[in-house]
Amino acid sequence: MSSTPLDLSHLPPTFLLPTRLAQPKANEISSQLRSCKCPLTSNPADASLFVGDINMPKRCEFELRGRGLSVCSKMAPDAKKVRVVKLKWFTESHKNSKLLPIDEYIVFAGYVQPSKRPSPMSSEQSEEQEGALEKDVAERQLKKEVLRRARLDRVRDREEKEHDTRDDIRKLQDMKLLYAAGRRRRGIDGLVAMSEPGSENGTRKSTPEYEERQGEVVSRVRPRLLKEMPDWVQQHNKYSCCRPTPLISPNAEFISLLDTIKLSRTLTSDGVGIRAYSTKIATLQAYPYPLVSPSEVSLLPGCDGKSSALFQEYMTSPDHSLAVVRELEKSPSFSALKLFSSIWGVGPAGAREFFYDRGWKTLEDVVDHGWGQLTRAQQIGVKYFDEFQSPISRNEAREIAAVVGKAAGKLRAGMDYTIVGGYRRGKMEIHDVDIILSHTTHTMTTGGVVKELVLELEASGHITHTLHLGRELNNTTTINTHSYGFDSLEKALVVFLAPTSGLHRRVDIILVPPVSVGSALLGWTGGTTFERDLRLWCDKEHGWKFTSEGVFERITGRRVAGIDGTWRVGEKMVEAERRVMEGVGLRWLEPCERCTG
DNA sequence: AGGCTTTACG
DNA sequence: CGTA
DNA sequence: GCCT
Repeated sequence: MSSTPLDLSHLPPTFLLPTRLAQPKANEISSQLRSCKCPLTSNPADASLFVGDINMPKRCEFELRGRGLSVCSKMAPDAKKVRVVKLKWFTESHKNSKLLPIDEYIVFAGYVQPSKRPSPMSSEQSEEQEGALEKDVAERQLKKEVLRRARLDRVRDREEKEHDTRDDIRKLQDMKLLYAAGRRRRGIDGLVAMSEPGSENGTRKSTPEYEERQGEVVSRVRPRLLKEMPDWVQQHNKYSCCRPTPLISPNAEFISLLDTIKLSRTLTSDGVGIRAYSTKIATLQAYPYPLVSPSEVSLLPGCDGKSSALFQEYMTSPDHSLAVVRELEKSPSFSALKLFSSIWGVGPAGAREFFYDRGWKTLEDVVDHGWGQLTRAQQIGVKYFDEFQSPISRNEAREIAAVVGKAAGKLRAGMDYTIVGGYRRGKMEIHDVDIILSHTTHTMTTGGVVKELVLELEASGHITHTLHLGRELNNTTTINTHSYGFDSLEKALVVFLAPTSGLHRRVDIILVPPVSVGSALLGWTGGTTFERDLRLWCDKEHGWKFTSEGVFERITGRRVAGIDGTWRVGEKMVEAERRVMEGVGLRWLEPCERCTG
């Protein structure tokens, strides 16, 4: 195996970090290092190079501090430079008997103050640490906390569930009935299902229901008449905020193909393409009948030549697919960009950089070759990649929100919350939990409540990371005369350790003053295209600016008189939302009717 | 031909 | 740039 | 890519 043994005698004093190594393994590596003439030391204070099975700079700091070294990233007068290299550097080098470039395996570089007192664990560890010890403490606290609150939580949970059943589920079932009615008109699904059994030769030149004529497939069922279509089709109203858009669609299969195309536009940062596909997807999602013909598609707002051509291809292709989508799905670049951009903190530009500039193809590549260059948020995104991908059930969302709500209630009596986002739209699985907190008394929402809340939940072990803490609400801001600026709502983006599943979850906590509750609910429930069109509608129809803080006149910047989204005592938050929606001239749409994607 | 939601914060 |  |  060792043809030309490695020579590590040129290394500075080196310390082997035993982290994550079983004792026999540690001994084995230690002896291998020695046989390569590596100047090993048993005293970390003497070392300036550390070898360890560690991939995260933060973790390096923690390990070094745990050995009595006060680490900092900045150069100091008589500080000693230290580096931590991945164990992989040595094991790979040793395996191949060839010294790999150490610089590519450095996971941490910093400076160490000559320590006065080698305390085994400095008590001052401000940043979050990933150490096993701290984790134990956190978990123990967590268990205690969970037990202590179990009873109260059940009460709130039951309330939430009742609410869930009453509003969301009932509504969803109504939608299903609507579609059952629509399906009776027989769309493409029924037709093709009928034509398939028996047509062995595959080349489906003609079926009882379709025939090809001058390059256009024509349905033999009576085409749906315009006057039989929803009013928003007849009026060619393109605003998705003006019509109900349910979660389920009879055209889901076709929509999902368009979704893939939209994703490809997103990954190339093609703003126009994104816009176009978002619009047509929202339209199709709102259309309650199974599409039958391309000409039917082109009647829909936001759908024209391209849309109907795609539908034609979809409809006539033997397996109901699209060539562009097939190409995308077998494309290595598409797969890689899709993977990378699904990391929290990595967008299209970052994904392209990873793939095209750095040549990475897998998450492994990112961890092994680029960890040190990731932003803090991206490191968290990678670290919890699997957990953030795994879907959050409605129960788990309620459970998380209950913990947050309870803690908020302890800080400010009377604080209440609503889960918004995909949860509120009725999705069965979501990828983060958005929580709006508010109080009917304005002053109860000011003074840095979110920061307090986050500290509290960190202390209880529920929040493990804080990705963003928005600035606190200005309690001098006058409610009626000033435009509130913009996204002035106080919010926190955190990583939350969910009690039951034990998984790390992305949670957004938004603190809203009562005057903004209506608009905040409307603004944070989504979906994305609904929000886009809502803003467009307010602007084009009234010259108003819609924000989560309220509705303002573009010219004066003042709150629009007559739209009162204030949450009042004795009222449900949703009533404030209803006033805003109707105030801007839109008919009320339930949250589960805003599933525009 | 020009427009397409919005913008502070890290 | 990426996020809400 | 679709609308005005």
